Amino acid sequence: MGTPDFAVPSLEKLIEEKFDVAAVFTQPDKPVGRKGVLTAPPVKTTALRHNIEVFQPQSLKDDSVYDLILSLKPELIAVVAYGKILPKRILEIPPKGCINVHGSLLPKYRGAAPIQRSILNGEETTGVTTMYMGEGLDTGDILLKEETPIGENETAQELFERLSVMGARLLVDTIDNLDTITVQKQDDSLATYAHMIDRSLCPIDWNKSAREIHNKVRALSGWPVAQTTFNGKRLKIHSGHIGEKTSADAGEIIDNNKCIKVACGDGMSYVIDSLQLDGKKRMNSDVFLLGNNIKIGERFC
RNA sequence: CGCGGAGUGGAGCAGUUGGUAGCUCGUCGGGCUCAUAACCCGAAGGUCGUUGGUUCAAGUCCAGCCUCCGCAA
Repeated sequence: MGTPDFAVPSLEKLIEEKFDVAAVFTQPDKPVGRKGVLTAPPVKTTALRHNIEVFQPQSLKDDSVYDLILSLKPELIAVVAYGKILPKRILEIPPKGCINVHGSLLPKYRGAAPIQRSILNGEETTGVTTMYMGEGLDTGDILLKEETPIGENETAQELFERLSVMGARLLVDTIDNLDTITVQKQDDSLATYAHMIDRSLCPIDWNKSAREIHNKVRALSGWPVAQTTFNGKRLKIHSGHIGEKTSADAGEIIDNNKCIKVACGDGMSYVIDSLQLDGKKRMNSDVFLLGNNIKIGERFC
């Protein structure tokens, strides 16, 4: 069971390692984009490509879904970013249990957006965890963990991709060694919760430190993307890096030669590498500067 | 028919009240220099998304279509 890109490597790995995947459960197709085209989630596309039967129940609470899963006689259920809560009676179906892959080092960053939240908070390391699923949200007993450092300029998108591959490996590793792994209870006192990411986090406050701004840009990369305002238009900041010291006021542009440097609140500058003006395509800042006359001293807000 | 922005030489943009298409960068040639992503000189390259209409004349006005992007879902 899984839905987004993050879950795809796990599914592919299971198939590759010759596990007998009886069926795939994923979220129903959803309307996407301006025209609301009904789009299949990545996991569905992947499953169909391997001729695996796909189910997309609206809810897992119905008896029909319960009966369906029961009839599949799963030995084990692997869940990666499915996006739905599994009722207790379904969790109890597979004799070897339900195993979940989570994009953080539990018990830290339980919940919906562990990867973005880790970056947003400036964490230097993160990882993936496999665990048995219990009734609580990401509170089950831990099976395996793998740690990895977060790169100085690594974006959420990049980290997503890395962790999804790590997670796939760890999942297979976990299943292969299920009998010998000693489970470990989570220490609830160390638990933190990674709340959902939404657009309200987008605006950049240039009075913040360059580090905090950098964390925000990285954490929101891909979606919903950090943004600022320039000449009354929305300006998305896709990527950048921390610059050097400056004495200019926060939000002021201090360099426009092949790059855009903005002063931040802590006396450091932030160098914008890739950005996107409202209604335009994403582009690197040197390209952006070819056609947009930005002067030193102008400011973002 | 949810709202809005945009499609102009390889890239990013400008193009005023309709009258032979410009800027920055890149490319090619030449020069300067120990040297250069720096500087100087020169050149190539555009049926202005598409179709039709108005007009003596349309990138510039009107209508339809296609594509891209942001917001909202």
